Parts: sequence; structure tokens; C-alpha cells
Amino acid sequence: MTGEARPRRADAQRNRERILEAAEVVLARDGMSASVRAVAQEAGVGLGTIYRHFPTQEALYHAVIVDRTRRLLAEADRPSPDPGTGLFTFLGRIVVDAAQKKTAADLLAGAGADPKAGTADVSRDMRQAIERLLTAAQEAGAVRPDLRMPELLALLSGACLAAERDQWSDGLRRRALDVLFDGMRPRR
Amino acid sequence: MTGEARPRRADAQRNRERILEAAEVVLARDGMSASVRAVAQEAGVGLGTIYRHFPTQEALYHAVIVDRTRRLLAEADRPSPDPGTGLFTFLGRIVVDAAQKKTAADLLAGAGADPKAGTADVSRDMRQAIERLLTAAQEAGAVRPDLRMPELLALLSGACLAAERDQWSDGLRRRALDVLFDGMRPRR
DNA sequence: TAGTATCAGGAACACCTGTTCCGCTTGACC
DNA sequence: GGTCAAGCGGAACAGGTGTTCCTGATACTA
Repeated sequence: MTGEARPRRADAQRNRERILEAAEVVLARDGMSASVRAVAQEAGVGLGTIYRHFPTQEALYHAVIVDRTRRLLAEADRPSPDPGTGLFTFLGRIVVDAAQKKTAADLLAGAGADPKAGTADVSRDMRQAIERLLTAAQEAGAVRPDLRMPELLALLSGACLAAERDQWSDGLRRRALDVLFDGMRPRR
Repeated sequence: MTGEARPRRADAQRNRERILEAAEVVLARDGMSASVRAVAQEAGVGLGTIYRHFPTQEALYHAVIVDRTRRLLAEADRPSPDPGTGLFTFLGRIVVDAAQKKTAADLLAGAGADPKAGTADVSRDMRQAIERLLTAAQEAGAVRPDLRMPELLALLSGACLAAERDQWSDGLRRRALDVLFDGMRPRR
């Protein structure tokens, strides 16, 4: 849509990055209800500075989420021994991310993305990546063929929400996902 | 702890019930972030009236949750064809409740209850009811023997949170829980 | 019916939030 | 070094929240 923005002053560019880093820290601590003031303090910056770089709180937080999601999406294409573990490894990785930073769950919300959200693009990319892995795993016979995206996303975002809220330990996550993924495998 | 309170004036008792009913409606609509003012308006009552009956917002909402949970717990003892469906029917009932009213998920939070919460009692009762059904189902061979309470509660509260946030349809809930419960069954 | 403790209503208070605005500072260019 | 748009900080604003408090109404009792 918009081409490359005009070059910014050096200090402005530096501040923009500091704000994004601070927002990531604060979001991981306080979740999506984190306040703009908390971000400003963490970044050591005034409120006006934040609003110079991001028109609104939502825009700032969306920018952070988009950043994180792009990093996560890069892992979807990593080679794996077989399509089954490819899918389950990636799903597990998403839940880990949700527990650490408290932003992942919102990407999977609902059947379709809300049109107004600034995360629609990465949200779609994320769903497409999952769908690709799901199809491959099903074709390999590693996942039951009647499992569709809606229920997969529903269960996945549930796991993300719970892991985020209750801060699942590594062991708990392993045991819970073991059960969940087992339900996704074909009946024998 | 406290014995029966002294008798209240008739209008006061009536108002207390109206407030509880209104709070249940508002909580189902707005979730745990509902405002006291919204409850007052729904009940057709002043703010002071609410604070006369409940010392704090948290106390009021806890009272509502305790009410709902007691009703839910009554269903745990309903007879069922076999221990397996007994467990799964009750778990499904909890998720339905979470989607309708937006309060159920908090009951299952964390491994143990927070000591300060006013819902500690029903929260414990709920966990005990689930544990009883789980043990019975495992003894009947309907549920894998290595499934423990922490991961069951973790997965259940995840389903509640997602059903609550994304308003799962009946069909989606059926398909999602079908997968989840299948993972809880013994490997064949 | 009169008296009184109980109760209701809602303005007021204190605090938090996102956002705007404006005087001051500073980096970039000639 | 001088100029000035770009950028910065934070007070101020508007709106929301939970809670308190005080005036006036009301249900019970004698």
C-alpha cells in the first residue's frame, strides 16, 4: 500500500526502535492491557514521542505483534523428519511463544480475522502456514483426516490463552500438548 | 465461618436478589471487566445500594460465580451410562457454561487456587468433582491412566477461555471437544 | 400512628486510562 | 555557525473506573 516512508532523523529512528523494544518487554509482562505510560517509562521516553511514531496504542501493539509473528512464521518452514512432527512442533512453538509473550493468542481469534485489525495480514499468513502443515500431515496419514482448521485453531488458541494466563511450565505444556496432539492423530 | 446473618428488611433482601440477577446478566454480556455502574443500571438501583450489599466489586462478582458454580456442580452427580461419558459430559457442560456466561474459566485457573479469592471453596469443590469423575473413568479404562489433573485442568480451562472469547458455536464445540476428549482416551 | 434504625440514591472523590497540544530542543543542511 | 523543520517531553484534557459519603426515603416496631 504505502511505499517506503521518507527518511527520519537519526534520533527519531533510534527512539522508534527503543519504543518497539520497550513495548515488547511491557507486553510480555502485562499482556494486551499494558498501558502506554508503562511503555513510555520502560523506553525512557515521553508520551508525545510514542504518539509521534504510532498513531494509536493499538497501532503500536499491532506493530509488536506483527514483528513477533514474522519471526515465528519463519520457523514454519524449517525442515522436519516427517509431516506429523512438522505440524506438532510448530503448534508447540506457538504455545511456547504465547506463554512467554502474551500476544500470540490474539492472532488466532475467531474463524476469520476482524477486518479492522492491523494484524490481519500476519494473522492470515499464520493460518495459511498452519493449514499447509495440517494438509501435509494429513496426506502423510499422521493426523486424522476429519480434523479441520476451525477446531484446530479453536483448540490451539485455547492452549495459548491458558498457557498465557496460567504460565504453563515446560512440563505441563509437554503433558497437555501430548494429550491434545494425540487426539489429533488418526484412530487406530 | 459466619453464621446466618441477621434478618434484613424486606426491600433490602429484594434488592440484593435483583443485584445478583443483574450482575449475572451483565457478567454474561461483558465478562469479568463489567463495570459496577452497568450492574446498577441493569438492576435499576443506585450505586450505593450495591455497595450496601457487597463490600466490593470483587465480592459481588465472586458471589455470582459461586452461585453459578453450585448449580453446575449439581450436575456432576447426575447418573450416566458409564464413567467415561460421565466425565466427558460434565467437562462439556463446563465449556458450554463458559461460552454462555463468561465466568467459568476463572474457576480453573492455575494449579492451586489463589488464597485471597472468594471463590476458593467452590473452586476446590469443582476440582474435586472433576477428580472424582476422572478417577472413576480411569478405573473403568475409559481414560488413559497417565492423564493427571494439572494437564486436564489446563486443557479444560484453555477450552473454556477460547469458547468464552470466540463464542464457539455448538458445532465447533462438539468437533473441538471430540478431538480433545479423544486424546484423553487410552491408546489402543 | 410515631419513632427509629435501616436502607436507597447518586453526587463527589481519587485514580487510571488513551490521546492531544504546545513550548522547547536538536539534528540536518547550507 | 545559522536556520528551521522535525522531534521531544509532559502537562492537560476527556472519559472511564471503583469506592465513599451524606441526604432523604422507607419499612418495621411499639
